[in-house]
Amino acid sequence: MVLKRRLSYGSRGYYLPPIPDIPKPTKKKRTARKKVMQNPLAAFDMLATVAGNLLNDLDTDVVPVNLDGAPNCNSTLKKEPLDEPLDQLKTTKMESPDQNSTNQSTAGPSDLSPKTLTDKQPDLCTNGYEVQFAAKQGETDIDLVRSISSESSSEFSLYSGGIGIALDPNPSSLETRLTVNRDDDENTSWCTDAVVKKSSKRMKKSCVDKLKKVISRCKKYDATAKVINDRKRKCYAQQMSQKNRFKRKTLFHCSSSSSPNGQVRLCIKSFKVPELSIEIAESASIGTLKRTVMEALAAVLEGELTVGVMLEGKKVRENSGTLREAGIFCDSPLLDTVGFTLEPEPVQSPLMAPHTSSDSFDNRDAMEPLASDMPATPSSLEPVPVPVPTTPVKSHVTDPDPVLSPIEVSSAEQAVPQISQAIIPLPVPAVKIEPLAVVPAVRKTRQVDALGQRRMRRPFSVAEVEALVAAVEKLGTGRWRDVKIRAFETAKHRTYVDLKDKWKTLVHTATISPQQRRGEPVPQELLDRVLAAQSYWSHQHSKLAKSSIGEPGLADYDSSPSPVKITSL
DNA sequence: GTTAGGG
DNA sequence: CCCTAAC
Repeated sequence: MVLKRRLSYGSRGYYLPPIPDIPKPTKKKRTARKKVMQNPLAAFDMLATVAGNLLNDLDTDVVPVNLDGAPNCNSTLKKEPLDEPLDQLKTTKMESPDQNSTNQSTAGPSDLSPKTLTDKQPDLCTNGYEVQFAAKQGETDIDLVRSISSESSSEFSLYSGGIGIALDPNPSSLETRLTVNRDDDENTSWCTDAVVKKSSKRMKKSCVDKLKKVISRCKKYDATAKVINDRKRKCYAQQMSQKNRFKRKTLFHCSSSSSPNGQVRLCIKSFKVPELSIEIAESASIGTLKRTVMEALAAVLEGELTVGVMLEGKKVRENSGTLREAGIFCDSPLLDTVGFTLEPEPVQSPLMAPHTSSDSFDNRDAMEPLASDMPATPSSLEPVPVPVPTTPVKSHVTDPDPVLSPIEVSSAEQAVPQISQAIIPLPVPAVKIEPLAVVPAVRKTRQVDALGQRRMRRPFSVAEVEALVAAVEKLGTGRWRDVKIRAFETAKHRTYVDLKDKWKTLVHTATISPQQRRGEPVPQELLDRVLAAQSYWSHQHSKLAKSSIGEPGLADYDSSPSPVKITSL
């Protein structure tokens, strides 16, 4: 999978394409649609892109990617004469970051083995969750593990297994590798060499879809989205010019395997993502929690991100200085303290838009959720006020400071080792502290809350079936909205899609033998009517299909008639 | 926003 | 029920 990336440069960092463009298959038929796998590693690649950019940024002139010995480094990379010195970087392994004093984290061994990434260990950070990105045997899912240091069961450490990047050229690694490839047409391009093998296709697709959906949904309310996009466009030109240079450097670099000096190798095993704050019902399932986190993550990734470089727990703001000057060089004692962060642009994103809504996620009667009564709106995404370390998970956060710069926040919370193979225990209550986005997670009782927990199963009663059949007999199939209005107007939990689905199952039920039927038995009489109506309307539809005239929906037959009437048509 | 169908 | 292409 090779994705062309836009290497955008911002004065302060790199902009990530929100999500790789996923070409939608042109719509054609409504039937037999084949769901084309749509880049299941989208998120993954996105991060890989960051990594690529990041590495590129370590030195404005040199791409410190040491692919020596990496089997993934195409031989085609050996060309490209070097036109600039690369002495700023030394080849060296990135040791595990030293845990900063401010962070109770325990320095982990500089283990670069794949195992490190595959092990599900909680990543901690004092400010909330730290999501470690890693490819775990192809799983693209968010797993949850309890914090080992937990004092309360409510504390979790999130671990994202699957969305990951690792710059480990180790051929035996299970990690997804970031490699530099070159093809004749596109020259060099970053690509992720997914080592991921047997992965849950469905899972990956699901995650990607979720991300897309979330992003899509977020944008819907994003009043500033356009602005952001425009910015992206603007910097695109820069990207291109930069990209060329980038490529050249990259090529050169790979070819200069004989000149290990002046290079420093940084293995980015994980990125600390901005704090994610979520609210979720205690009764929510773990699966819901996962989805929620995924949403929060997607929301964050959706915005403009820049990579921040941390050194000794402090943010390195200077972009022009060399790595060496900054203290990042082979054998540097500071090497262990290098860290990276993904930071949102200081631009106010929709997710951070100030909002005063409050009780948008209160629990409601699960039995009568009112889909129309509290639709999910951007208001659900609230910024959280600053430092409220003790804020319980479920507490509501309101009136955040919209002006608060994420960057500032980020710098304030220094000392958090960003690149880390060590798993740091999460010492604070799971949530809170300036999240970039608060994702409502109390879906249990919400009927129409996309991405939320699956709706409660509510089998149709015979009475409902009766009403449905009657309505369909009258209105026909294909007018589910009308059916809904006609027979289920007050049944908030029955959407027209539900009715359509129910009809489908009724038809099926009526077709199979009684022994095969399950659930509350539906009177045969009703099933007969179902078949009759189905047959009738099928004919009607086929008729109309031929002579595309007349108003199908307006025709109907008496609901009481025997199947005989149908046959007469 | 609706429909139609596959999952 | 969910998901989503196609309208």
